[in-house]
Amino acid sequence: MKVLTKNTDYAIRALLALAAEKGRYLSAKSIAAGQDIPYQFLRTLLQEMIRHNLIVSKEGARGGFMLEKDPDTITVTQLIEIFQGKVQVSECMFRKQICGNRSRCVLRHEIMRIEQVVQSEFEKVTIGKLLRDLEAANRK
Amino acid sequence: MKVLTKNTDYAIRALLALAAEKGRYLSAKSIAAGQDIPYQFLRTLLQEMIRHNLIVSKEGARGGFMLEKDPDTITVTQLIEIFQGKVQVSECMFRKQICGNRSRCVLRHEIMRIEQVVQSEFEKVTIGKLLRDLEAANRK
DNA sequence: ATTAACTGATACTAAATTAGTATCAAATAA
DNA sequence: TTATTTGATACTAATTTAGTATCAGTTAAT
Repeated sequence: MKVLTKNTDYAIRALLALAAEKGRYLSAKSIAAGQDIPYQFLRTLLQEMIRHNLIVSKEGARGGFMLEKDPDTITVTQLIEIFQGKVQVSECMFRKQICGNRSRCVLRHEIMRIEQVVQSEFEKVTIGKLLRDLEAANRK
Repeated sequence: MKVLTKNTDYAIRALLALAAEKGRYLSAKSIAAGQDIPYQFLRTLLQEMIRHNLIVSKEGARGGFMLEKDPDTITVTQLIEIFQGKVQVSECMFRKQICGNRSRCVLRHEIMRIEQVVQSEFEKVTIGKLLRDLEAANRK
């Protein structure tokens, strides 16, 4: 069971790189090289993040990408939602045969509880937090 | 993001059906019909569960499957591991470029923490618990 | 002005995983 | 002896994930 797919993983790493270079434009090329992410793949991820207003870009020579939002407001939950869709335990758990009556389906209840836990755990992890942890580790 | 795939989902439902008919052999056919699971698919899942000693079978006419273990000892975590592999947040998060040094990788730390939380939440959910919840709901 | 270094947009392919089907042999109850 | 059932295994289809390619347009530097 894989919780983070490559695109979410790459997106997090790209955002960390951008957060570390706050205020400067970083090219896709340099991010790809620095983080060891396939260049063209990264480009599609960056565009997706622009669409979600996480980053901005500047075209042309010396262009690149820059973090738009406060790193502390970007959560892993958000990134998972963007690249892997909303967290959902199982659609089919809720169906007739087991639930009998959808409205009183106990599995649904159990499952939504876990879903909440998972989501709130990932919400605690922001790009800002990761960056600080990373810097702290590097200082050692 | 899908946490439970169909096979895990189906397996849980099949186990609930078996747990509800404790001590009797239930045929794959009847489970499939009752739980609305594709018959041949279910058969492969049942065989997998036999291999993991969750259930036993009896061949021939009037044969079928029966729960082997105490329903309270079968956790959703176990089923996820069987049908979706061990919970792992991301393999690649741990790599050189971000971690610098694998042993002090902060992301790894953060991620393993979440992994633990996810796993322990799913461990709380046993077939026994689900069955009791289900029966309680049905009595209403 | 021209060129090199960039992003925007989008379409495409490949690989892996998930979901589901099919077949035939062997066992057992009636 | 036959219908019903599992054991074993191989196969196909659909979907998702991962990655590539292309070309147009923008900008900085020369």
